[in-house]
Amino acid sequence: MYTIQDVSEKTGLTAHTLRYYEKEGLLTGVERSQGGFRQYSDEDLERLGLICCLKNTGMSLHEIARFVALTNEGEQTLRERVEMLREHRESVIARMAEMQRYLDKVTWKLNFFSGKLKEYEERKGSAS
Amino acid sequence: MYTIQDVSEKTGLTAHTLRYYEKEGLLTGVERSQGGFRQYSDEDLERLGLICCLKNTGMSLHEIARFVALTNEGEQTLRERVEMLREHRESVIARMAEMQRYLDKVTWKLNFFSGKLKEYEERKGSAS
DNA sequence: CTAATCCTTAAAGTTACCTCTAAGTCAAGT
DNA sequence: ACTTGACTTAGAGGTAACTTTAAGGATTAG
Repeated sequence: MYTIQDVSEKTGLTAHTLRYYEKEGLLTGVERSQGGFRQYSDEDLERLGLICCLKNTGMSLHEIARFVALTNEGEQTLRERVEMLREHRESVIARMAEMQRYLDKVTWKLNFFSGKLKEYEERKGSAS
Repeated sequence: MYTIQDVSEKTGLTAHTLRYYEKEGLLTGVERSQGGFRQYSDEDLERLGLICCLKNTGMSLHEIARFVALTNEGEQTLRERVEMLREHRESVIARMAEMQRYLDKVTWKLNFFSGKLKEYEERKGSAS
């Protein structure tokens, strides 16, 4: 069992953010102590791992909340969840391919400017 | 020479956004007709291409504006600009690698849920 | 000539994702 | 016991990158 601070340190999310995620329906059903303190289990951490994973690949919190809600409805939503993940995966792959094309252009520009810089410095060097 | 609408269609940015970018110092020095209408040249389009490229790889408009300002200062800022591009390129590469790791996890989860789905459907199929 | 397009400023609104504050109470670890 | 950390609600504040609105006037292409 972990306190909110433990989880904050493990994940890099602030305690504020963790409560916020809970409020938004991202990480649901976290246990509480008698006093009302959140007690995160390893299973919670794993679920949070998937949440972060989806978030970091660009899924909106809203969509993640939808995925979580489906999960909470049980087995009969498996098909829909698989479909969501599949689509998300495709979109990530597409985005990465696009990114690669942009990166190639940045690289090209960088080389271009590097060439100009070299030329400029030689010009300056020989002039001194 | 292109009107703002032409450029909007070519780039997918709205005319509003183009004016906004100009105001923010991203695309500077666009020619005007006697009447004050913007007249974009091919060179403007090329500069805009680089701007979009940087933006689409995650550089903030603020940083792009800084890059553009340096460009406008001329050759003596070449070193700094090359440095900016180099750093940006590194960060994009790092982000893509991170993304790939997250994507692998999504793929893993997808396979896991696919398996569960298959099992579930067989169970349901045999029960009917 | 006329319809469609463009110009301006200034500011308010939007979406996403937090981030922080306040005020007051309560719990846990040493 | 005491200090540190956790709890609540509710709402304000913040940033990035737009997006829209309004109002009125000027320009341009056919």
